[in-house]
Amino acid sequence: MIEVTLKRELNNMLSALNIGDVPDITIEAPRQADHGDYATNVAFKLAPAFKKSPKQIAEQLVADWNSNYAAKMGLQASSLNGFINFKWTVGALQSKLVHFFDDEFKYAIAPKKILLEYVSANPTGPLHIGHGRWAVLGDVTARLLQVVGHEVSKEFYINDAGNQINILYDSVAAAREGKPIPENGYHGHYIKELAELDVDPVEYMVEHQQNVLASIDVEFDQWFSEKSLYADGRVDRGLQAVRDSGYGYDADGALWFRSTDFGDDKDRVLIKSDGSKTYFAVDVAYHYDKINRGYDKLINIWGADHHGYVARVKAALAALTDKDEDKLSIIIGQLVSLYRNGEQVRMSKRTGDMITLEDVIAEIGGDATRFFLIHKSADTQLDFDLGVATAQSSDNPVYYIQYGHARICSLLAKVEQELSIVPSSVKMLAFAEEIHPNEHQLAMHILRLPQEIELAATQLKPHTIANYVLELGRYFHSFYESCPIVSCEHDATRVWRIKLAYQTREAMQYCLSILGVSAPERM
RNA sequence: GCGCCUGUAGCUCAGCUGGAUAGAGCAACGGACUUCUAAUCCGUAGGUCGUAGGUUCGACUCCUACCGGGCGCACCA
Repeated sequence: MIEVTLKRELNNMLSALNIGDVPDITIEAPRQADHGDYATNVAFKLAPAFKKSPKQIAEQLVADWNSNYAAKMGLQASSLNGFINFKWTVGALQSKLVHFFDDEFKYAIAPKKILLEYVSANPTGPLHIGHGRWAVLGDVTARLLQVVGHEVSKEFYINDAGNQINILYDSVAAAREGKPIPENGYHGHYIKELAELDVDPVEYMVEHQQNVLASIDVEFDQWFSEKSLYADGRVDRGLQAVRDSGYGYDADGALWFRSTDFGDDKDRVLIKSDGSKTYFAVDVAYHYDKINRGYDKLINIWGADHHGYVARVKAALAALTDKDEDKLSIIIGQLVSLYRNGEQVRMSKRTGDMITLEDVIAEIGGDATRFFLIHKSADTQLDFDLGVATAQSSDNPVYYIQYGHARICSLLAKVEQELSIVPSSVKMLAFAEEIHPNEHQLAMHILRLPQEIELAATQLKPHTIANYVLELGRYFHSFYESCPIVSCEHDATRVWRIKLAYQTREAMQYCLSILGVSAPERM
């Protein structure tokens, strides 16, 4: 990765100058593009120890870099306000870009076996848009983690035991017998539909959820049944593990877990005084089972309506793993509000029930559904406007990106047809002295891709990829408008631009496949 | 009352784990199609980063308090 190489060379230079390793050196994009392509804060970090201004230090380091390292790296240094900026020589930038996808990216990440659990909706009703968000969040996160080298197992936990399930059975049974649905039962329109089918309601709902998720390419490696934990005694083994850990105790006729030892607000009941188990008890057993399956890392994605549950489950994991606080990460996805042309919608016109994920997919399509649900940080509540998502216009970011991709495809096809140049294998004729600012901007953005991916993966922030590819599209469209290709009369420039367009498409496809959004060749 | 998330342009949001003059899109206004897809591009305008303190050479970013929004606080699942 270029940023890593640059940092290494910078450290080489510092040790050659008898300055030890400086921690916290950052290599980042300068705020303004005309400052350079990379910037470092190293002079600020050295200033206190050397009792000199960052400006002075930066100037000295720049001089040393330019005489000893600049030519080798193809990066010319300059300093401004204490920052050291590096700028590609045009030839080096072109050469780097042209060979950028020759080898697979190498990420400085130790591969792990990861279990990613997400959605895990109760099979007592249809999926809603929030489930869609956890689904896309989980699916993209999984793809991202796989791309950087982890082994990821995707799991859906089916809550097919317990009270809610009984209530579902009771509700459907009542509907089948023509009796009124119990007060505390499920009243949605889907209950009537279930009643008319000769099916097991739970099995049917699970299958239905699977189909809806599969329709937007959200697939799982395991569908883990809660019931199966009871069937072969794993619930009891999990509870025994809590007792063995020393964090279980009996009081008031119940079995408690001392979660307050791990920062929870209060201790939690595992076995109630009537002898039945709490939902939490089963969840502890489930997570105990996950540990025993030999994963290095567990990640759960939950909706914000479950965040009150985080502390106790993390506490249980800590108790069962000898205080390994990092074993489990829980990502909380904030809730989604649906709008249509600025007005909030809650009900489906078709059924009169809540708008389901299936409704949304049917209305706006899989690509738009995935993109809209992934392109904002999971930490913020999402306002999802169905009107915008359907609009086939510039305010729709999905079409904007896909249009960019289609444009490249048709452009490259034209190049091949009219100029008899094969974009995938054409060789550069010469490196240039100067390139158009839009070419530079686009090329730089592509070179930043691996770092973007690594950051998104390590910080578990998949939405940054959506923003990256959106910006990539923007830079491409600008380049496209300002830099003619087919009609370009300068051969070397033309070949370079063909290469640039080709590499842009590579980068787009790389990102879109992580996002699970299609890359159409024609629109 | 306590906990988690959140407050950035009229609207929806970025802001790369403390760096340079805070950025996009939409909406508004003005331009560009006989020329590689105008589902596009170029330009103008738009800001006390909720408020007040603090830490720092440097704060949208970290800390404290307060204000506003969302969600959650069961021997329910």
